[in-house]
Amino acid sequence: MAPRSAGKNAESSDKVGVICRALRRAIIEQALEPGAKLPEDSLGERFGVSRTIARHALGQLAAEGLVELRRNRIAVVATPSWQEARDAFDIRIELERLVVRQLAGKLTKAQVATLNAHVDAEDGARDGTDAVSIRLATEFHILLAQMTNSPILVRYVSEVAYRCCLTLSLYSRPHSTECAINEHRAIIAALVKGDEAKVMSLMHSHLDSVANRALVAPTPQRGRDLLDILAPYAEEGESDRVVKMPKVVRVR
Amino acid sequence: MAPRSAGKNAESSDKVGVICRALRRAIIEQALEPGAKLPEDSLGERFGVSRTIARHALGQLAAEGLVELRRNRIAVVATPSWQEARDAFDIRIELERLVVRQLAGKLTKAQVATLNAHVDAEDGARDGTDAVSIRLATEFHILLAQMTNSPILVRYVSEVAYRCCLTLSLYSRPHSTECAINEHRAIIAALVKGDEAKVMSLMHSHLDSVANRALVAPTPQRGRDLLDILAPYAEEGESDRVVKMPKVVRVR
DNA sequence: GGGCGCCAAACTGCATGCAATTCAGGCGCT
DNA sequence: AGCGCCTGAATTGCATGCAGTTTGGCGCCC
Repeated sequence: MAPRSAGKNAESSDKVGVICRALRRAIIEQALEPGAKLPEDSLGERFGVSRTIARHALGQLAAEGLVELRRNRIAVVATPSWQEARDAFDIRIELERLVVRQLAGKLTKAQVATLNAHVDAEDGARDGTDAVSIRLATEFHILLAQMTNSPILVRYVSEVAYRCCLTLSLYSRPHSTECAINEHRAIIAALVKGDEAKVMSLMHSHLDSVANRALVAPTPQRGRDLLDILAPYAEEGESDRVVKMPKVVRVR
Repeated sequence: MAPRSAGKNAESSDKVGVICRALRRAIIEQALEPGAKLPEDSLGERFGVSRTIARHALGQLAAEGLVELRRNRIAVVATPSWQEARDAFDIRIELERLVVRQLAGKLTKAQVATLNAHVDAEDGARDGTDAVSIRLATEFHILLAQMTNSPILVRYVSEVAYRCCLTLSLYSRPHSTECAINEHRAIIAALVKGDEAKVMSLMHSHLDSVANRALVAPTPQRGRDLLDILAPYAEEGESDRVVKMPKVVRVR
């Protein structure tokens, strides 16, 4: 078996886990945009399994809030409302404050090295695609959570961080991840120094600024219902301006 | 339909949702103790569905951490370690502080009435079984979370509260829910008064005391591995003292 | 008598098949 | 042309069947 991180949680089974991880990654890298359709058949075919398994994977992802499941309808990548996004960030802030509080001054040398290596990787990926930067930034936070050795905390932080990613792809502008990297470095430094209060406030403001960079206005760019998307076009009734429904990305 | 919180999340489908709710309730009322076996067949038969559905339900519950799924083995009700229990309570405190912070001074009259009614119900159930008291106490917290209108927060608070219930059935002594009721009343009062700081500290100490009442010692009564259970018997090698393995509760 | 190994029963892992529902596009009507 | 109905294709909901794994109990051997 490959040295998968496996974990001992639900999606460990095997095939289901593989599909979950793949989809999760595709979603947070925005290869699958919110609203993208995820038919069981295509998924199953793509991963070489039956619908049963694909279905199960979709169920798991739905439980994490990454996928929306409507009865008798094709599953789609979740499209959080602006309010839900805000809520997610609020929760995330509390959870991650808990993480760094537990971690302050308790990191081993190896852990610090791992963290630094990760931030270096983030740095290196700066001229790659946005998608990768976002994923790496998110994974930094998950990495931190893992160091608490609290499976529950890891799970919640991961989930909520993924959700925030989803949000980012909906409501944020072209993006600027640069400052985030410096903030990550600052957090590591404060953790090493063991200044609990400092690191908590750093994490708080870090996440707060990420949220604010993302959730600038309650009027999304591509967000929510297509009513919003079409609003700007509502005045100019040019018929050839009508966009052909982009036939959202199929998974196969 | 009962005024269930239903929500728009995963287990809405129907049958799967029914099974999830039933099992969840059975678990938190300790009708199913940690470690109890949950064979797909029996579940399916009991609820009049096929294994496919039962399986799916188990998957959902596993994602919530109430059920443990091991490959090729019968699913069992989760048995959180003492450390996991501690972690769960830590997370719960943060989340619920968030809840009451959002709620302070913002409750409608109707909501206050609902809360009071619930606490009255708790009061009325004091001479019922412990199981019911525990469930009601937990539901009070979930009720609060629901009033935030944040589905994500509701989900997380519910999950972690259920987990804590599970813990209680493992590590706590015969129990005393009495004081909890008064603390609930105090929280409502502070919420109405709108004293944010006060209500947050009340909630904090409330949960803290619940946790401490439950997680007294790192040496559980019936908890964890049976190694711990058998430790006291290790010295007296009386053969007729050997307890017949209690053949954990089957679901049918 | 106690421990070890084997075998049948129990159970899970997964695919497939069928019924029910939704979806898309074409046809007729206005 | 525009609008709505209607029908077939696509898709989900669910049960069942088969293969592989685990379980636990019986008999055998020590």
